[in-house]
Amino acid sequence: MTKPDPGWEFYRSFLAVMREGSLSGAARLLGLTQPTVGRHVDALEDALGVSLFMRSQNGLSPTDSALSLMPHAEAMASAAEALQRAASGTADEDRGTVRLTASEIIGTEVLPPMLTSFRAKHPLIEIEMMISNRNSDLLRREADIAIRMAQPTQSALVAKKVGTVHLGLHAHPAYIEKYGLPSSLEELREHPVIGYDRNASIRRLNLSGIELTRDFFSYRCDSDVAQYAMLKAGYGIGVCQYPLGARDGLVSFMPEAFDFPLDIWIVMHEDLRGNRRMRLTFDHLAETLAAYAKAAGRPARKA
Amino acid sequence: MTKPDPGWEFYRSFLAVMREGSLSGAARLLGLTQPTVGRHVDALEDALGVSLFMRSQNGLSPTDSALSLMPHAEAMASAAEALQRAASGTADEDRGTVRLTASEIIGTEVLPPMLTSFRAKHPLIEIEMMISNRNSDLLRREADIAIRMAQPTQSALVAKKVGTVHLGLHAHPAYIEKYGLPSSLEELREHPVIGYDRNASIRRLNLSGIELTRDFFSYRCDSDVAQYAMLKAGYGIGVCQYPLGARDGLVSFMPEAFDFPLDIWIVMHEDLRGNRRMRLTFDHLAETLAAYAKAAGRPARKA
DNA sequence: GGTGTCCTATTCATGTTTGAATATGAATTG
DNA sequence: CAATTCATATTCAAACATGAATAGGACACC
Repeated sequence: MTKPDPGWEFYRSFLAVMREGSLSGAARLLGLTQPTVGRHVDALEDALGVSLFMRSQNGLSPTDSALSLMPHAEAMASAAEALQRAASGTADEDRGTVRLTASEIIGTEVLPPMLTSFRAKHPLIEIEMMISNRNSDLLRREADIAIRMAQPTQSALVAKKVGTVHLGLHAHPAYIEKYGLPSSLEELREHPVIGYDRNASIRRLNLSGIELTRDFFSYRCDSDVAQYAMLKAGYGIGVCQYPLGARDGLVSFMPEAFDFPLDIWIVMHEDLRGNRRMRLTFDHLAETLAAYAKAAGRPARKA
Repeated sequence: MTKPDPGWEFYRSFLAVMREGSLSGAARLLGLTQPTVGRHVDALEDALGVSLFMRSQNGLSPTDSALSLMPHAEAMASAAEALQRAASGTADEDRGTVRLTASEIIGTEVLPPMLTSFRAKHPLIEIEMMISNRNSDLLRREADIAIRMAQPTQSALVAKKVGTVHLGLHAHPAYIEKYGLPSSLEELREHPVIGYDRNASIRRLNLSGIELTRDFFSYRCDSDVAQYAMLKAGYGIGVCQYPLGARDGLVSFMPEAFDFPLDIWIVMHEDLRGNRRMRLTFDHLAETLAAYAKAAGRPARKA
């Protein structure tokens, strides 16, 4: 009660120790020395009146209390990083850092050319990219702008739907040449299908009429890019976004049997609305992603 | 780029200066001295490479940059406070601080007896109460548990619906004795009606068939408790929760003409789920609020 | 079983940060 | 118009936090 608030530096040291598992590691991370970090932890324990770590020879192991404080310390760190990004250019310049988050496929296959053209227009804006599917990233300020495939439900976020992209069955021409294509969902079972391992996304992709479980797939992996790489390698049949398949010369088929629409949303924290480089990035992505979705946004008739 | 990260202490001083508007004020707030805070601000400006304040004789005025950094600094402060609360008792004790947020009416009229009985059971748990209607409070970690009248849309929150309370037309017996009661919505216009001034809540409360605008009310105030006080003073006719009106001896009428249901939700940040005192508070409020809602939850037939 | 590596804890000289005191300017007030 | 009360900026000695060095324990590897 009467104890003074712990200094915020202590929280930073605490977080570093939690992340590294040792005073020495934390010291390396922070550019301090081990005695200093040790003193910070001691002081924090004293100020909070809680024991945070069990000291041992091979590091510090966190107590339950420490574990429960961890998310708050991480929230502070995210906010500190967001503040630094916000300060990386003044609000009205097209200069500074913007941190994005997007899913694997969007981040690795779709965004790169868009960001390249953006950089040509605004060479002083630097981009940070975080691959993640978690929707809470923006609220934790782990990124400035997110590309998501679902409408964000949070208020305090600026969200814009830029279009709809459809998922469909695809295969590589080399595969088709060798093994042919199924003409029905029944026949699909005869082919090697690329899909998820333990990912919850399975449930979302329900083939009309077919119970979709792990053992339906003969190549199982939770990474979307890895799946897509298998698809491009001609391993078998898989699902991908039409514009992507079209771009990479894949052949789509049976659009009437399987079609899964995904809305593309761009989301930004409302605190950043007044910021010029955020706006620029937001608008550029909105524009180019809309073009991407429109390019071959509806199931093509092929094969 | 090559500059080291600014120390988190600097952010704290920055925030204090933003809040107080002067180095001296910030120093008082932080228990430091004016030269120290001044140096912190200088160091932060240097580390971020951004000018934050225009120095003047009667304080510091923030630049646009400083204004844009403010929300992030506040997020850090909220997280720091949440961390301190979390550390105010260990995770498995029924001791420590819990911070609540609720609407005016719930916070002033409904919760007090519930919190009193809670304290009797758990005398070592301290309560902080924040009156607010903003729904983003939990995400900004400005409170641990919120009582809200709408389902929270955010993931990352643990939410429980505890019941439904109905709003209905009420008046004080003294008023009725003097002026009688309307028997139709038409007649209601002849009476002094207590309602909102500029609050957006007006739109939500739409009387069936009656266009509800400011000038429908003859006493206009955006504070719910102030409205309720007028109601209890016999000024006129107003809307309140049935359990509340019943408790305070108000008379409800025309339940068929006006009925507005409100769901009561208890919401908690998921980071706090493992914490015993949070759970205890959550459960106690869930239980007593459910009883409250049930008490006279449906429009009573009276008058 | 010696050797190298990882860790924490302790000591002490050093360098940084701090606050008390003070100068100074600008409003406000009697 | 002098007195008071705000505010920032500057100076300097004292308090403080820091890092280098060191000791000592646990563990893995050869």
